[in-house]
Amino acid sequence: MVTKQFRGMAEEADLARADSLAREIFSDVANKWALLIIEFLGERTLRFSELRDEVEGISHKMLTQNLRMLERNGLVERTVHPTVPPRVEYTLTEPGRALRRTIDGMCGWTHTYLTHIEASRRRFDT
Amino acid sequence: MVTKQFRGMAEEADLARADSLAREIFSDVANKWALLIIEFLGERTLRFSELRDEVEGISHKMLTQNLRMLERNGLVERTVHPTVPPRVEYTLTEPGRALRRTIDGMCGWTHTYLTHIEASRRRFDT
DNA sequence: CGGTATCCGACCGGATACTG
DNA sequence: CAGTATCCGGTCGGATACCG
Repeated sequence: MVTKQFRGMAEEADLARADSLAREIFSDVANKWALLIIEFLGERTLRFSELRDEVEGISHKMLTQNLRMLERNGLVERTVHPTVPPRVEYTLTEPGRALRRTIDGMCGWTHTYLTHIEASRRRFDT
Repeated sequence: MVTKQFRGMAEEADLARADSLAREIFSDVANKWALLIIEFLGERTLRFSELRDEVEGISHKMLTQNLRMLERNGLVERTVHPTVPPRVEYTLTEPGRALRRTIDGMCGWTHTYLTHIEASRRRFDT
């Protein structure tokens, strides 16, 4: 690669690392359940069970798994109230809210093109 | 449900159908490969093999599967040139380009918070 | 070159049961 | 109530082979 001569190998290695990291983050986030959780969480603070009721169809397991992943990436904050029974609340962090704005766009897109897509499907399924 | 009295059952059924359709579309689109394909396709027209080189890591099978799905939903247009060897090109439709704008947002988000997320991960993994 | 079909291992994801 | 662990069927997804 020609650019290597001008860029230096250390810098190039950094760019490669950043790229693979970006792909990794993208793969974490770009899945149905994660996006739905972030969307429904919104500006609110919800308990585990409330969140499960909101994101209908999600199982206990998938909810915990995705919440851990989102917490690890710093998109949601998890606060445990040491009471009996335990009370655990989830809120979007600033990065989480920033991501949510783009997900809002996707949801808006879905509704805008709803009938358009439905028609396209019918045409295709013949 | 109280609202049923004021709304009429037909209209309510319509809303329920629209909602489940929206979720279905969202589930189609909100997956790693579909989003990456749309993002890399961009404003260009690419052949099958070019697209596979762009979206690195995707297999032959996943690419065809997702392209069919996107075509069915009317997000990409597929044009076959009847030559030997065959030449098949893919372009985003208007709805596809509209969706891409929101995906651009997600990609931008990823790069903006890259180091932030990396740090959060290190904190969590201890 | 682009698409379909088949095989098969891997992991996703639901159900259930058990802890603090 | 929230979380973890285990089980296990179903689907995902890669590899390969073959057709137009």
